[in-house]
Amino acid sequence: MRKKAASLPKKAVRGAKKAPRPAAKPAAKPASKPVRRRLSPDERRGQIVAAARALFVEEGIDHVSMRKIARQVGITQAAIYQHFENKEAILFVIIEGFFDEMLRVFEAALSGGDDVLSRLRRAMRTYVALGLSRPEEYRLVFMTPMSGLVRAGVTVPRTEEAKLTPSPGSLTFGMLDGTLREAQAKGYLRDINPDIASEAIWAAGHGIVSLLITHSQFPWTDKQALVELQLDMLFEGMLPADSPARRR
Amino acid sequence: MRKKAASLPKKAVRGAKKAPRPAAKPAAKPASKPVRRRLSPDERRGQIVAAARALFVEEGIDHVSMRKIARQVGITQAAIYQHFENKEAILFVIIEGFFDEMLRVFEAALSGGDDVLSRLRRAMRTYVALGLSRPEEYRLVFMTPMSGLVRAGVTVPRTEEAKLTPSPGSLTFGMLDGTLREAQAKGYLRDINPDIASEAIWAAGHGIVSLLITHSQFPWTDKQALVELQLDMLFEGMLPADSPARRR
DNA sequence: CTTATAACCGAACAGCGTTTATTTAAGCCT
DNA sequence: AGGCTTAAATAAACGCTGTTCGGTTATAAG
Repeated sequence: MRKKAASLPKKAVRGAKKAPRPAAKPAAKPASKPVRRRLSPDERRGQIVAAARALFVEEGIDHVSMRKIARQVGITQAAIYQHFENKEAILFVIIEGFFDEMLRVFEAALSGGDDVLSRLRRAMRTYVALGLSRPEEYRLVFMTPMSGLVRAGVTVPRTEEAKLTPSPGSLTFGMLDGTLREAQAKGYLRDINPDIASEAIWAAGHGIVSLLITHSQFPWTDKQALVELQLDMLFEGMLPADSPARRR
Repeated sequence: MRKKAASLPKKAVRGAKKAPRPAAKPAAKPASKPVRRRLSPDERRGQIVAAARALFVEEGIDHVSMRKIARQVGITQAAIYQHFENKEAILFVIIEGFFDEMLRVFEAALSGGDDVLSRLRRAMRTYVALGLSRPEEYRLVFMTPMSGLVRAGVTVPRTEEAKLTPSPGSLTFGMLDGTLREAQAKGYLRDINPDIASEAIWAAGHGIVSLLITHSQFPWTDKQALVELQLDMLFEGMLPADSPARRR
C-alpha cells in the first residue's frame, strides 16, 4: 500500500540547491544495536583483502563488489574506505600477491643444475600452469586495462635509477631476459636480440594462457601438447644451424 | 511539479502482490511534447549500432552504456529494448563486423602467387596489425569473457553437421589451419601436428596483440621487430632439418 | 576519568542494465 | 475518412554498482 507522506513534515524538503545530505538520524532509540566490535586497521585490512580475494578467485572480478566484501566481513560498505582508497586499491593487493607468487615459482623453475634452455622451458611451462591455475588473477593482471596496475610491476625499469627498487613483475621478466642472455653467451642461440626474444617468448606463452582462459569453449586439440609444441617451435627457432640440439 | 496520481483509477492494479509499478502518468497536459518521430525498426537498429560502435571504438567498452547510446540516438534507454534483447546483443553486432573484416583481410593476405609460408607469415602480420589498429574490438572479441560471444565464431565446428554454416571466426582459423596443412603436404614442414601448430601460431600472435594492447606502458624494445622475430622463431622451428629455407 | 582520534554507520548520489504498464504514432482495412 | 490494431517509444521504477559525507561512538592515550 505504500502511502506517500502527504507533505513530508520534517525539515526534509531538501533544499533550494544541491540538496545537502540530511544528516544521520539525530536521535532514534538504540534499542539493541548489534554492538559491532571495532578492529585494528591491520586486522580489518586483512579481513577485507581475504574476503575480496575469496570472492574474486571463486566468482571472478565482476562479482566482487564493495557491498559483498563488506557483508562478508560484517561491516558496512562505507567502512571499507577507512582502510582502502577505493576498490582498485583492494585489487592491487591481490595483484601484488599474484606477482610475488609468480616470481617465486619462476625463480624455482629457473634454478637447477640442468642446462639453460631446459630451465627456461621449465620456467615457461610453470608460467602457463600458474596462469591456468589462477585464471581470474591472471586475467586481472595481464588482460585488464587498469591504470594503477603498472605500479604493481609489469613495467620493466630500464633507467638506472629505477633499477634500485624493481617490482616483482620486472624481476620476473628480468629473469627470463637474463637467462636468455646466459644461453646466448654460452653459444646455445643464434644471433638474435635477447631482449626482443624474451618479449616474443613471453608473448607466446601469454597468448596460450590468455586464449585458453577466455576461449575455453574452443575445441583445443590438446592443451598440454599445445604448450609443448609452441615451446618446441620457439626454442628450435632460436638455435644456431650447427647446434647439436637440433632434432632432425 | 509532477505530482502523483492519487489513486490510479484505471484497471491497472494488476498484481495484488509485489507492489506494482505506479503506471506512467495518466493525464498530464501534453503542453508541447517533443513529438518524437517514430522510425522503422531497421533504421533505428542502424542508428543504435552506429551510436554504440562510435562510443565503443572511441571510449572503450566501459563507457558504452544503454543510456549513452539512447541519448546519442535521441530516444530513451528503454526504447533500445524494442530492437535489441540486451546490451550484449548490440555488442554482438559489433563483434560480427570485426570478424567479417578479419576474415576479409586474412583472406586477402593468404592469396597471392608466392610460396605458402610467405603467405602465412603475411597473414599473421595482418592479424596482428588488425588487432593493434582496433584494440577495443579486439579486446572485446578475444579478451573478454562473454557468454554469447562463442556464437560469433570463435568456436571451430569439428562436427560434420556444424561445418555447413561455419562462422567467420572458424573460417579464419580454418584458413590458417588449411594453409599450414598445405605447407606440410608440400614438404615445407617437419612432422608436426598442423592443428596444434595452428593453435600455437595463433596463440603466439594473439599474445603479442594482447600484451601490446593491455601493457602499452611496458618498454617494448621494438614492436615491429617483436612481431618479426616471433614469426622467425616459430616458422624456423617448424622447418625440417634439411630445408633450404634454413638461414644458418 | 576525561578527551581526542578515527573506525564505523546511515543515508544519500549518480550511474548502471533491465522491466513494466501505458501512451501513441502509424499502417491497414473497411 | 474513420476505426482498429500493432508496436515504437515513454516514464518510472527495481536492484545493483562505486563512492562520499555528516554524525556517532568505541577505544586508546593522557
